[in-house]
Amino acid sequence: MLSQTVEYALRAVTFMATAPKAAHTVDRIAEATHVPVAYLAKVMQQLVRGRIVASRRGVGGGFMLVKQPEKLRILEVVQAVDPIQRITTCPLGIAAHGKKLCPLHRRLDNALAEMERAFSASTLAEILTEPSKSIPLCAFPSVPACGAT
Amino acid sequence: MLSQTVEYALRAVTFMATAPKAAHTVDRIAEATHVPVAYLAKVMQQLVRGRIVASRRGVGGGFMLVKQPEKLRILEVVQAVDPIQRITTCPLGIAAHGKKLCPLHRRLDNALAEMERAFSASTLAEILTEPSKSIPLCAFPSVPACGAT
DNA sequence: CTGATTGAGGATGTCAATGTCTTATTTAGG
DNA sequence: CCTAAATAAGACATTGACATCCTCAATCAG
Repeated sequence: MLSQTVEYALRAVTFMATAPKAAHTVDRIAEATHVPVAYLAKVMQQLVRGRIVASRRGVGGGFMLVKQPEKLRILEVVQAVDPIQRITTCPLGIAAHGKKLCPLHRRLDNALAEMERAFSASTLAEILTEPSKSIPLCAFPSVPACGAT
Repeated sequence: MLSQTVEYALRAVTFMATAPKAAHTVDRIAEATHVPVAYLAKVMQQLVRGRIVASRRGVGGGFMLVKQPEKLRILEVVQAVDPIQRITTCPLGIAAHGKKLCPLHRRLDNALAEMERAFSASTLAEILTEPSKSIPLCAFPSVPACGAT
């Protein structure tokens, strides 16, 4: 239902939100979030193209959040990396109904709308500050591995 | 977001619900719903294994709904064909939190729960009887093609 | 029994998502 | 200017979703 890419992107962004002003290298993010580093590099490029993060090459470089965590919603990250495709026209043949979806597809689109709503309900800052027994991404930035090793 | 297989399965079941007591052949369903017949045959087998429809071979055979359309919910069809994978444990490393999801994954799982809720909200019968300008699946069973030809 | 009809199942092909690797390109600092 | 550090970009596997085709098995009419 949710792609790996979305999962990885959200882990990365959540990690970066713990130090919003700092530049984070791919290796550091990958280590902290347990994402294959080579693939994460691809995902980060998608986030750059989606204007979620900015990149800077060379020594001292890395990736930085473009927005404050208080302003960044889960939905924006999802849309940058694996957009939710809303149903706007009847998937069957010609759009003979114009903009009206049939009862079936209206319900499917409603479910997608619910997803969007759920994803836009929280900001990254809320995720990090929520009182909880479980720290986001298990334990970081102090502990690199979550129970591993 | 929603797989083709789910879309196809829902079209097929919706079509069958227009004549719940009849046996429908793959060819008839495929023609009415504009789904590739060879692939639809595979999807129908998944629906059989999921106890959504029953099959009968030979002359006069085909597929029949197991439940009344009034008792059959969209969610059941979805789960039979492409189950919604809820997040029950932290996808990162060891489940050091036990059953507690971190704030990030709790929100992702909440979004999935919203999907389930949306999909279980309607029965097939409600889809077919809903007053609407747009007939489900465009125009059937009378017209085989929706605007095509 | 025989043949036509219809679903079941396996083999195969295509393509996008996922994942790895290697080679540029940019940047800071000595 | 040169070098080490870091991302960018592309080529290259691998896997699963989507799709097709062919053969086998079951069922029914005659």
